[in-house]
Amino acid sequence: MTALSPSQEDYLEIIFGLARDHRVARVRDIAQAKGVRMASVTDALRRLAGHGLVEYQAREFVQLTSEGEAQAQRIAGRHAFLTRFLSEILLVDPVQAERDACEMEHCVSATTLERLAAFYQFVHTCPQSQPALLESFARCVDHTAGQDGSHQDALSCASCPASQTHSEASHFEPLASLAPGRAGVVRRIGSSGPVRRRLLEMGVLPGTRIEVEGVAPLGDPIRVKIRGYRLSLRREEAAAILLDQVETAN
Amino acid sequence: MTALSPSQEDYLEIIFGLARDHRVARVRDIAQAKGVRMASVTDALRRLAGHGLVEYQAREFVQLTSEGEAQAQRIAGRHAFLTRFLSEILLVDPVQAERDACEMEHCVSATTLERLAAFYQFVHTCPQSQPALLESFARCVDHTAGQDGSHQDALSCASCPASQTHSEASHFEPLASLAPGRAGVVRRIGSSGPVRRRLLEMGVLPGTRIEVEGVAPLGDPIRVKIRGYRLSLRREEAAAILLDQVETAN
DNA sequence: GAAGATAACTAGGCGAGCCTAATAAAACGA
DNA sequence: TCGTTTTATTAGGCTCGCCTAGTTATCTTC
Repeated sequence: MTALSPSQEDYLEIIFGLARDHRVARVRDIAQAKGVRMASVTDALRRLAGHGLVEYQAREFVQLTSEGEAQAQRIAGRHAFLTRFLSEILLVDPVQAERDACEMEHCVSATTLERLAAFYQFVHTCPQSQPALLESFARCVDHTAGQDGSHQDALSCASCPASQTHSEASHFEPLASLAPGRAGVVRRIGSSGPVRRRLLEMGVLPGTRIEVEGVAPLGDPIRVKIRGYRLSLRREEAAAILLDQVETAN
Repeated sequence: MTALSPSQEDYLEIIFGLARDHRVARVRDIAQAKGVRMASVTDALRRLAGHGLVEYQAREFVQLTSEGEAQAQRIAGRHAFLTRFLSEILLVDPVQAERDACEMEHCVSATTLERLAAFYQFVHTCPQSQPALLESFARCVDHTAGQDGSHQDALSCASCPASQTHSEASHFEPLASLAPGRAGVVRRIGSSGPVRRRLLEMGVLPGTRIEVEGVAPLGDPIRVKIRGYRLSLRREEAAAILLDQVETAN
């Protein structure tokens, strides 16, 4: 029994949903839901039938076998749960959450899914952490969700009560203030909009070790090394990268 | 510029890593890292060259173009971050975290990644929630990580201080005690081992609405409906499913 | 019940991504 | 230097998953 491909899992899920809502799953509807031509659906059904997941004969009703139904249910469950997790916990907007869940459902392992479920449940179950946690995270992110397409600062955490009361931020040192040869671990990106976006895209993510290699005379292009890769940062960018565990590089 | 396929992204990432560690990337090593034959690597390099991501001529050194390097760095960053997230926050074991990150890096959208980064950072930044949060979650899960292969109860949260001090658990009603026609939302699965596992596999995940359709005379097979799908649960299983928002089904 | 519309299938093609087997080029060892 | 081993490429084949174009079956409607 080979593992199902993402595409096949999608077909199963779609057939499952259609069978539930419309009693039967028509080739045309499957094609529409999957965004492919009907000919492709015919192909796919034949393959699925080969795996014993659907009952299929040309021009007959498509029906999931019990094995197929179990698989479909499993996938639909993952899908629904991931959507919830993304939108309720991470506050990703519903449309995007839906899209992402649709991809992630095919690749998250059972154990990771289990941990996510545990975490979701933990957040909803522990009265102590729950309100504090979700609310303050929501405040962080809310204030992020710019109406325009550009992503605002999800990381400045300006309205996070905790990071204001305790001014622990003083532990963090901006990359820009490091002398060549020193290194640290990225903890926050204290910036917003395009700068932040560019940094994330370059792989400058929290938890990554970064090392200053050299600083140009006027302090503007700063050469850093991250994950063995050399990067040139502008001063503005380097100032936004807040490090802790600052050390002297070997 | 077409989006890269997962496989191509993997190649880029591997080449990037090899070039960093060994100065050059040999076909043999790429093949070994990807777990494919050398002939497949040759194919892939040609395709990547076609996309302008590597400099490739037969029997010459493989080198990433600057575009290729940027992409590789982006992917490696995702990979490293997801690994951290899974292992540090969700406490997935490192080997599994590594494997999952390797899949997820290809499918998580930029915005979801950003939220994950924000969350990671939030947890590490807010002194108020941080110790309480991570520690109590860790306690929940720790106690889960049975040495044997079987997954123990990550959800019972037995040692979560909060759920003990406030006995809020009384809000939750076990599915087993619901009369036919009633419904609720799964909040916890208060069980462990195979039962829990089986429930998760059937798609009974936190946040899902579940409805009791019928109960057999002796109360043993309980027929429920979940996401439009009918399921037969044993009493033991139904007792483990804790619901809130109990309502009368329409 | 014949005409036209809709739905579904067949045939054939294409690229990605893998494979095996055979061959060519490089590197190495005596 | 010459043979052997290692490394890489070519040639050719396979499946998956998609496509278009053409055909057939089914449904509708008068």
